[in-house]
Amino acid sequence: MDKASYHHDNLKNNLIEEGLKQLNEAGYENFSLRKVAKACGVSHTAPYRHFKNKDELIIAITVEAMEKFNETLKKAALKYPDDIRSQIYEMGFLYVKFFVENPEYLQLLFLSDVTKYVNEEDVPEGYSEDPFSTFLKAIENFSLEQKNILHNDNFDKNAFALDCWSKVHGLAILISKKQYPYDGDYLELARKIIWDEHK
Amino acid sequence: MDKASYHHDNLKNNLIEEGLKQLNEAGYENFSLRKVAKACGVSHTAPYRHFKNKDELIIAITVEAMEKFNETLKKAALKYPDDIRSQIYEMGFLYVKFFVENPEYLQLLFLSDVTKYVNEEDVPEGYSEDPFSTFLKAIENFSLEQKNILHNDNFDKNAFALDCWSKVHGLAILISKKQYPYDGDYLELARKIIWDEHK
DNA sequence: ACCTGAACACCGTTCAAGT
DNA sequence: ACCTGAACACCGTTCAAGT
Repeated sequence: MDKASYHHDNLKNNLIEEGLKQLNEAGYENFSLRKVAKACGVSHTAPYRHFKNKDELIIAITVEAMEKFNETLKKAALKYPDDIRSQIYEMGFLYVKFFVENPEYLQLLFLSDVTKYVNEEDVPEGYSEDPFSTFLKAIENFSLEQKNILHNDNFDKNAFALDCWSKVHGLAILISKKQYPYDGDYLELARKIIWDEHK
Repeated sequence: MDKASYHHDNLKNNLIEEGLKQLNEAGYENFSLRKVAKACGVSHTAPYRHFKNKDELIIAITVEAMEKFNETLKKAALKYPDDIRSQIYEMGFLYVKFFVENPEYLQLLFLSDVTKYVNEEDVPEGYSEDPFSTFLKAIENFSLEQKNILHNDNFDKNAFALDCWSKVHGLAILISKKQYPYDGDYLELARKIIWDEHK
């Protein structure tokens, strides 16, 4: 008997990869464990050898997506190594660009069950670094610099961080889901807004 | 035979009301047409007399939610009748407050199928005025005023509108879903950010 | 007109049984 | 150890039949 056909040693990774593919194609609402199993050439109960249930598979896929997103964000520092202000602006732009180019990740990263764990202790295994911490850390560095420049006692770090984050988060969602009616180049508009060239 | 028990003349509205209730309690992902029908004391096929399918019921519920949201936004003008700047800020704050207080509406208003129709021609029946137009119109009025004040040729109406909208949209989602780690009063923080008192 | 019940094709999940 | 197939309790949807 062919070992590969029966034993299927890498099934766990196969399920994650195939699952991500199906999420891209069919969307979150049509995602089915049975379909993923079938696409992997395996019975519909086989996934239960590797995941406790459907949610655990989705979480594993989300962890993958988180890593991709994180890698994207980290490119911002490489582009402007000596300019912390440009770093944070570029990171904001990459944040938006990522979800415009991968709209299916929106649901996955913001609405799946993994997001529930982000600020909790029982983070699932394999969940090391998350992109939101990367982004918040960058904002923190920037806000410290801003505070020195501004010499302003009203400056509120939390408000500043949430302000930055809300803006790119909102941009990412509104543009990615095409909820703002606009004929021009969305990404160009987003860049303008992030770099504050419009007022 | 009791007419009410069999004939159930107001079933359509009953289904919408009960559906909204179940969305609040069980959440979007656990929403089931059969459960709604059962709660209305009717067979699981009865809803098909009034709605083409499950999506159509969700759309009807969404239209209800849209109207509530719209009414909320309109209160901003009443609070500051003579100050267009405060009107738009207050509207932004109410936008955030609405979703912080009704988190289950997030999914409904931004992710259900109705949002697909918002910018299309085949808007479902009963879908009259939408809150996003209300918000955009207010921003438009404000941006015209800003343009006069600023005398700035760089001023970009689209960028300004999307900037405002993204910020409150992002705030609403990050806060409502508790994705920004913060110990204090979220709504107070949101108010500060919207009224630009933090930098 | 309005509602029902059986039926169908799908789900997620469990479990005894096979290799 | 790893996978399967039958079984169960749920779905959404269709349709002939009942009042």
